[in-house]
Amino acid sequence: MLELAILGLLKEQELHGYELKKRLSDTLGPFSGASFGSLYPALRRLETAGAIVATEAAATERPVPAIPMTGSLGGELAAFRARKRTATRATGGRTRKVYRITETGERLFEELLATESQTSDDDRTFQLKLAFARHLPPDARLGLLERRRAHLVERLAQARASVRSRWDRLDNYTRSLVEHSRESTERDISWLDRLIENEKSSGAPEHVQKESSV
Amino acid sequence: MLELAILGLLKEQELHGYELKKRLSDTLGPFSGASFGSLYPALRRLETAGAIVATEAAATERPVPAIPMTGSLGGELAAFRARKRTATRATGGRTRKVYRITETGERLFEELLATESQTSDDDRTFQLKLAFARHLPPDARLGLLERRRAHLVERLAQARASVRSRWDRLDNYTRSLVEHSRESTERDISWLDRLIENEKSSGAPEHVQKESSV
DNA sequence: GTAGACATGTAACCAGTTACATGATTTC
DNA sequence: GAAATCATGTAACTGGTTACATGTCTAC
Repeated sequence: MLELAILGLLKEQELHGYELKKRLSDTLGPFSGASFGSLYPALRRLETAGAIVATEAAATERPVPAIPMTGSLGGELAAFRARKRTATRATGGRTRKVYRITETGERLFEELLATESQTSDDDRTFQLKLAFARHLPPDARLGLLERRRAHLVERLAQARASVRSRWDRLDNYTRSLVEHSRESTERDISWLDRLIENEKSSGAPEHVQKESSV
Repeated sequence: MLELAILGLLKEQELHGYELKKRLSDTLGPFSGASFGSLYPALRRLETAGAIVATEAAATERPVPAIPMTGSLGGELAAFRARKRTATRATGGRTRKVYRITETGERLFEELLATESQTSDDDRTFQLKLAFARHLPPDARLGLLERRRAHLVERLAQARASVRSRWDRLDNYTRSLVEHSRESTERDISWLDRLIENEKSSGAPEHVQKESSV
């Protein structure tokens, strides 16, 4: 799962571990918690698997992650200084290892993305996969959405069944919880319905959501 | 976490492992996935910790979950054989170990319930705790709700911040996902608000939800 | 006599966590 | 020279998972 996220990010841009961690933390929802302790081993696994290659950071080939020109004095000064010392190495710290995805990695990525993981923490997995859904061929994408929908419908049915039998024995907190969960799941389903419909109606998946209120 | 769930169920009624597993699977949401492979070791841990005690299933103290009596037990031979597995009728299977919560267990339960676990999978933990919230003193209960609310507000703020900076670089799938997540979180917050308000306004927490529409 | 529910348990594994160790570089 | 930030990495642990092993009892 972490592997998938890593490959997805590296697919867009080569990065070193530290930066990768930051991206994971504040871009992808399910990985706010990802830590170095899991990231570096994961990178190593991917490297030995031949999915990615590392190059010892040479400043010249540094992609420069689109620094927003704030126009602030400090920022520009820092940039100037950074350039100044950019002889062999770039900003800060120890030598970095910049990772790049390989052909093997691309294939692994697609495989992971298409795989039907029926692990219990499917929620996070789905979120992650949807975030990379643009890399999937349309039919696989549709499959992903529909499997997810089926999963939620199933969950709803089970919850309803198990609750029906003991509703009267539940305290108010549990009742409220159950009811709220049910509503959430129902909303998730109709959200998926919109996505699915949109997916079906257009070969070009522009403008995924029509609703954009609030 | 599993421990908490087990103690919570045993607090209400003594049960053996197999039954416990079933209850976990179809009563508590977050534990649909709980398996024997995790349950039995957990029971063992709790037992060695003195939080629960096991008694080899004796029929007399069995709560009997509505099983049709086959009535065929009678006679000395049958009684003799029965003695081996259980005093009278152990419906089905191998000898069971019925677990009962101890005083120590009760204390552990309360401690686990009150503990602020800041682990990353807080969602499930919260659900579980809320399901047992009736066992908490009112102030601790309020604390639980308010900590949860703060957590969600924080999450929302972070998401907003991280998205604002790169909204235009997100594809439609990710956008829809982000937007849907945001809405969900907002709904969760206002649900919590209702719970909190209710909690504050009444020492007796009857009728937790006013809304009960479909 | 065998299929299926009941019942308990172990072993190997997995994906992550925290805490720690190390070290370069910048900034005050 | 202390503190902060950047950067990589290891070790011990956690809380589960699946698959397997074993066994009893009921019903067909």
